[in-house]
Amino acid sequence: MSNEIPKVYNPTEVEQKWYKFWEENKLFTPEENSSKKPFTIVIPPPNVTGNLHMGHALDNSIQDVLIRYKKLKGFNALWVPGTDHAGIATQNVVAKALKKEGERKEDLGRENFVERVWKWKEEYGGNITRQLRRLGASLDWTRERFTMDEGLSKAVTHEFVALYNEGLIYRGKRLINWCAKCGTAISDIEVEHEMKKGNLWYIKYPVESTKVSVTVATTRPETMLGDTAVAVNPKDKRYKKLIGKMLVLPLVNRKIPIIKDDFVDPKFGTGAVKVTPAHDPNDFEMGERHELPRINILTKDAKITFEEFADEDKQEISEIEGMDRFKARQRIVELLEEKGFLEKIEDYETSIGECYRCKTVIEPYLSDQWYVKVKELARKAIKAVEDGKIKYVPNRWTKIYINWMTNLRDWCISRQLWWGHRIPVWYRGDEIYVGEEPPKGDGWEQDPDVFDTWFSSALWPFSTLGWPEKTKDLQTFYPTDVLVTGYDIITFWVSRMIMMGMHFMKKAPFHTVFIHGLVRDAKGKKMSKSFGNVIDPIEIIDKVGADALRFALISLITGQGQDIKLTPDKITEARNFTNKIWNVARFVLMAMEPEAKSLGSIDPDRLELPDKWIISRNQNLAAEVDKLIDGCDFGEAARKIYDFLWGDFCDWYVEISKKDLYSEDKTKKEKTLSVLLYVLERTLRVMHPFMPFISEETWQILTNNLQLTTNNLKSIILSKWPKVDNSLIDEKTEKSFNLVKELIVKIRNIKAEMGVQTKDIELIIVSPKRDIDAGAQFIKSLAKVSSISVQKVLKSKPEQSATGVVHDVQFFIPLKGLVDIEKEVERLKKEDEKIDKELSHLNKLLSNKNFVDKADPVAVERQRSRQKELAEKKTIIAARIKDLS
RNA sequence: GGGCGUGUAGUUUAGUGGUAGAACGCUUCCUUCACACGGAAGAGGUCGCAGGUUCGAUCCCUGCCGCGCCCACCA
Repeated sequence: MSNEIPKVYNPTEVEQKWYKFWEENKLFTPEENSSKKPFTIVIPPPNVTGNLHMGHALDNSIQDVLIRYKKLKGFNALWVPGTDHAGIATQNVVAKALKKEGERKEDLGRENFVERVWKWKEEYGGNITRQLRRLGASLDWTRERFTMDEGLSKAVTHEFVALYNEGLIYRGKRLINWCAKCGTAISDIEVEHEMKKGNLWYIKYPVESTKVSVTVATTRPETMLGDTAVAVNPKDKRYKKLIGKMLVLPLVNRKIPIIKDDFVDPKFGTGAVKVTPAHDPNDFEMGERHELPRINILTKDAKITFEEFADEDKQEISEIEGMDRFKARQRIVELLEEKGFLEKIEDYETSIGECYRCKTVIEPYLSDQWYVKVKELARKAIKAVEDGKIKYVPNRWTKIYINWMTNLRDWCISRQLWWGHRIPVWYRGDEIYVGEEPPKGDGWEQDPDVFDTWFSSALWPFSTLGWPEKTKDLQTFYPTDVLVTGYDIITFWVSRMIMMGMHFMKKAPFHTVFIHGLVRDAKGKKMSKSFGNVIDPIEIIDKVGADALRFALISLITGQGQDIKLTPDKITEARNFTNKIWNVARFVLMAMEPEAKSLGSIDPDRLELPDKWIISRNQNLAAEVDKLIDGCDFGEAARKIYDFLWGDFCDWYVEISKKDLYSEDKTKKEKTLSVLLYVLERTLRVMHPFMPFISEETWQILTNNLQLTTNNLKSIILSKWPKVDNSLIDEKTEKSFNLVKELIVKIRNIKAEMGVQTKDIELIIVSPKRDIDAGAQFIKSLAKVSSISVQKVLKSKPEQSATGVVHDVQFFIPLKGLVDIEKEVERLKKEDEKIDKELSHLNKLLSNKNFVDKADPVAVERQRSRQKELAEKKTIIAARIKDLS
């Protein structure tokens, strides 16, 4: 049978087979009425129209590790899947697609358009969930949710109405961030600021009925059309006399006052600021303080409008009306220059706000919007973290979170979109109705706006479990346990979940927030379509399998949550690792054939040094990985598994085992085989959360061969995390075997340096203090020597030989005619030099009274024994050099 | 302007108060019956710079320099 198993692991078939098996047998669905402790994670819902990118791959791999691990540890684990309707993003995607077909959403009308989005969702919404399956994510698909589901929509409506009734929601006409391309308001945090090169234009505003003028500096000259004042600092002597005087706004000829306000920095520009209350947040506030009129100059698609202008103000500039904002800027500057109002232009770098979705420059824009009062909500959300009810991992995010939450401003939750949860507010004349059900009676019209997507995602940890109904799931699985996400959406999402969770559920939605880094390209750049540096996870899965991708990503996670630079090298390394796993399983399987199909458990009495060593190492592995996952140190856990499987198990134990496996001694063969099997099987279970497919496949093959098959459903998912038997962890054994390892390496080293290839070597080992008989036979096979004689005291000094010293053990490799004595002396002298260097350092250290008295006694002892060892080593080498020369 | 992170072999990086580990690449050898997506051996590091704490610092503290990120209403 083993001959049929290919040498190179082929993940594609294996992965499809097992995912289907798991899902069909509902292995991802928690037990009902279970007495087991629940463990819950809700997936950060990807956009329903989205595709799996590397960020998702990392994020969900981590969550899958946790869920599979907890399941093995005996928890009733639930991982809730779902997708987000993603208001702006989805609406834009569909509108774009329509455009390609020559249709415009405005022509379709709201109802038809929304219907088209639903259709789109039906068609492509399965994309991302299919891709999550390819990743191996053990999501309970029987509980899949969508933020626009009936239940979740009800939850959002309930949320709004409840907050409204508590007085935590209000409507106000304020300056919001307007994206002209998306045609909607967006919240403060949806604006991305970037420093861009621009200009500072200096414009002269003539003082009424005089020949003097006041010069103002601006980065957005077109906004002068909406100026209703010029402000100066009250203490600014230059302008003291002018305060209260009127200016004539160039081109427009509107009369505007010079006002005083502390906001103005006399040192910046000319110390005089044009005030445009309808188009700048600071000016808006100044406008409020001085009761200035607010004149809007832009339409919703960012074209100049004179709608709010007095007739006489339009005359000189009629050509500007209807012009795009940037064109208008250009033209206005030209006009100002022509008419002598432009004093100068300077280069100036300034931060420009852009829409995080479409990168369009944001306009501060005056409009009616719904807001959530966040102060009280934020206070509770901060307290939850300060009280330790929620812990950020790594901890540094705690400070950042608190700092951000402390300075939070009210949250604008209405969006001028068609795709989303419609705001449950109706108007009839001056009447307003807010309720979960539409009002009775005629003439009511619903608010046309929808909610910010994050207003619904804020409820995700409990709305997915049935809230506001008191469902069994909600009782069982809320609060959830760990939230796993990248730091880019702490503000958008995590903080809002905490606010709403604390407010509505009175309980933190999760006790731990694990924040990981972002996946970047080889140069550390963000992966994005426009850079062309995107690595598609599905393509990688097609090529090397989900296990390799998952392992590559997870093993790159660091304790501090650094961003991850993903390179093809790393993926290849992980691919090679899966192949290694595959082959070592093949090796064990082949060794089991044909007769050894009924292996019992290991017999402690028959174990030899390497057996005890690998078993001890394996116990340590299970214990360490256990601890590391619990501490959210997933990267270190993965690396530990790699080192054990490859470094300890394959490189050493498997190599050593070959001697027994190919020997005639049946007892020995069975003993070694049972150890191989014991260690491998346990390792597969430790590995399973990280690499679910290959662990299941190999585990199934191995256990099938043991003929343990019962009629019951069998899967590694249903097995248990390996029990750690502390009596099998043996430091002494590990030390003894390490000596053997070091001796083998040293012998190989000398052989390689001497250019010796023959195996016909009669090795002499001199070990005055330690008994290394237990290891001698392994040295023989792995270092490739024909015989070994172990002596307590050297009987006769071999002349033609190379010498090695490991700790206090000396060995001779007699090689008549092969060893060049001069060369050997030189080699030994070099080693001696090295020892001298270290010894002098140690001598200095140990003769230092301060060190001996103050340092940790354990550390002192360690240095002492090292010193002793080196001294002995030096004696041996010196004696040998003397002998030879 | 404030805050955070980071600077370790040619490259990508772990990590620790007691003279540094890995992977890739490189050199030499091995097509030995698990694996050439492999095995063996090796070269390669004053752990950004300058101070301080300490018996001792790559690790702790301070400053500086470089890189990255987040937050902030300066026209």
